[in-house]
Amino acid sequence: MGGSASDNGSDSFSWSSDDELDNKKTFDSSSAFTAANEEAFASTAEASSSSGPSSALFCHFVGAGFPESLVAKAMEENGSEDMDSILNTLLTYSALESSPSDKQNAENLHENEHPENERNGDSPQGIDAALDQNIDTDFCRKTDVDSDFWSSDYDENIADDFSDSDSCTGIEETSTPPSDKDQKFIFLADMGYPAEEVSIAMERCGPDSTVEELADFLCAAQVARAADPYYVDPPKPKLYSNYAKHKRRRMLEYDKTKKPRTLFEDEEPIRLPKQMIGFGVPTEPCPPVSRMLPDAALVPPYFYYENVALAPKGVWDTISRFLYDVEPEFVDSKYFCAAARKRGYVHNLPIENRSPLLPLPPRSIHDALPLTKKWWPHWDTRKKLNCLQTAIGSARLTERIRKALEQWDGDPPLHVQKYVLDECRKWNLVWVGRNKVAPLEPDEVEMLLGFPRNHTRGGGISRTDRYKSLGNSFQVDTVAYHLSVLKDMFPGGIKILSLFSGIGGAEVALHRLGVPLKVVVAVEISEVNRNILRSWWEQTNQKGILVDIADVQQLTGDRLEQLISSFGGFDLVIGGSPCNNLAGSNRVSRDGLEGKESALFFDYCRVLDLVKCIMGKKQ
DNA sequence: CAGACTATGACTACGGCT
DNA sequence: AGCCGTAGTCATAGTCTG
Repeated sequence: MGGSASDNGSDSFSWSSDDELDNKKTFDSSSAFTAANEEAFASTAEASSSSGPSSALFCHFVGAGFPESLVAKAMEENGSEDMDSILNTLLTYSALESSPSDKQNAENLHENEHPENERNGDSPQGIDAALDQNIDTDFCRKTDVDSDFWSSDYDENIADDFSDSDSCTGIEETSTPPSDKDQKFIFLADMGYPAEEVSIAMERCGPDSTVEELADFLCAAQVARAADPYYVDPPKPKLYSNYAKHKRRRMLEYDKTKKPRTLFEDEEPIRLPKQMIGFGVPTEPCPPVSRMLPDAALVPPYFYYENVALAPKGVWDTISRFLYDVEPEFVDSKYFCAAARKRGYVHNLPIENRSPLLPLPPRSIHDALPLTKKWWPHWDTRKKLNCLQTAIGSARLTERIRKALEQWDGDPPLHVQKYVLDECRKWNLVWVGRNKVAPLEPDEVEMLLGFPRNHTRGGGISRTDRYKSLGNSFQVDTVAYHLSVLKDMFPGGIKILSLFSGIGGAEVALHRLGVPLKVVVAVEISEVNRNILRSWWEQTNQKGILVDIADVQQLTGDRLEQLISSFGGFDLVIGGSPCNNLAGSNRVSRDGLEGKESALFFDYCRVLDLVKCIMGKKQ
């Protein structure tokens, strides 16, 4: 990193649009990745990874927070492929380092690598300073540990190590060995996390969760809360493994080499702009804008992240900090279509020479839904719809409105107008008859969001699910405007990793822009949505390869390495993580970024980091 | 049992006012 | 600055129904 920033700005770093893929077009382009293809795939990756020391393994350990020098040493001692032994060695080093009584031993171990730390060794700050030395500007260091890295196969080994530390913390040993769950609990408690939080984490993450996943959850939850200026910071963990220490540091302060960003000093929080036009929209006069991307963002691939703009306080600060301190671009889709959709986008795409999808979609209700014009009362002054959500107004409500209006021959009195208008705004009701309002039909929502008609129709999909899938989707014209800069960059086609792809808003946007979809790896939990995307893919006669993956947790380092190796990397990592726990409409579980679904944001970061790391190593 | 239907506020931001 | 009213928000859980 670093050096690729050019003088004139920011966004002109060079990207290799390699065509490696053309040489290995042995994949069935029209159908899903078959089992046979999967096998071929695996063997290809296996061959590549066995050709030398596992760079991914090195990356994983470094990403987990272990110093490069230690990882190299451990790999040298144990062989570059024996993950168990390497891990044990590293954990031993870490335990020595984090235990004050054994600190001297740890220093001795590190003496050769970090002689400059010798003088700092006697104070707690010395340990911090020593750890600080382990955080340099190498991007790979900042990579999250891969989730399968501590898979259940490794849990036993880790637990073995932990049982040693148990005795140090004074926890009574019993004749029966503690269960796996208890061991995890004890280890995390020993790291300093409050027992209550550990319990919650174990409940949320499930009984099969690994220690790494639990630590991830706890770190994320603490940081998300710490980002809330009104939140009182809980007692800090007394001890950290190297991994947790590093991870926490990253969460608190992503890049020490740049402008210092700590959560506890007076810093201007991200504020939503009054006019949500981001770096410009095609339909409004915009002052010329330029931006300087942080160095960490000037590394391939391009990334594009989206979520609701009106998230709880502090959420966008956290999102921005995790995405290399890139400033979010807040845009309301009301500048692109007839419905509002206030969203934040964090991306490292150029912002010059954008172009909108043509023809420009209708931007008023009357133009978008001309049949409503006949019935629209003059006192309903709405020109735009509010945000299209996942739920619709009830029939009972529209009936109440009809009855309220029928009592009056001419215009209803003001208080009735206000009642009706409030409900119409809240539920996006439109006029479909005399005194008759109704929620939008699914196909109208499709049109407003920029999808082809019937995009979500048929194939065993219920009407309720159509609303839900559409409500959770991109506004295609808005996203396409931002992605339009890719058109000239990838005339031969683009290779994208689409996380939380939903009904394929990103894919539809690129397709409508005329960017050939050479490779799409789409990760989407909902089978209904995967079917919608695949159906669209086949109907539009796509020539590229579509791989669908159900769960982002399946996107491990190994899997990513396979995919990157086979496809020659990704040009774009795009996705909007779940907003369930951020959206204002949620009255039940608006828990912020640590919420059950919205915490998947950290998986977006994890995957993006891994992609950057793996692609960086392969160059 | 899947799908349709319904009731269920809190949290922000902002403008006007004192 | 503080108060108050207005406005908007990629939703969830329980119930009903065929």
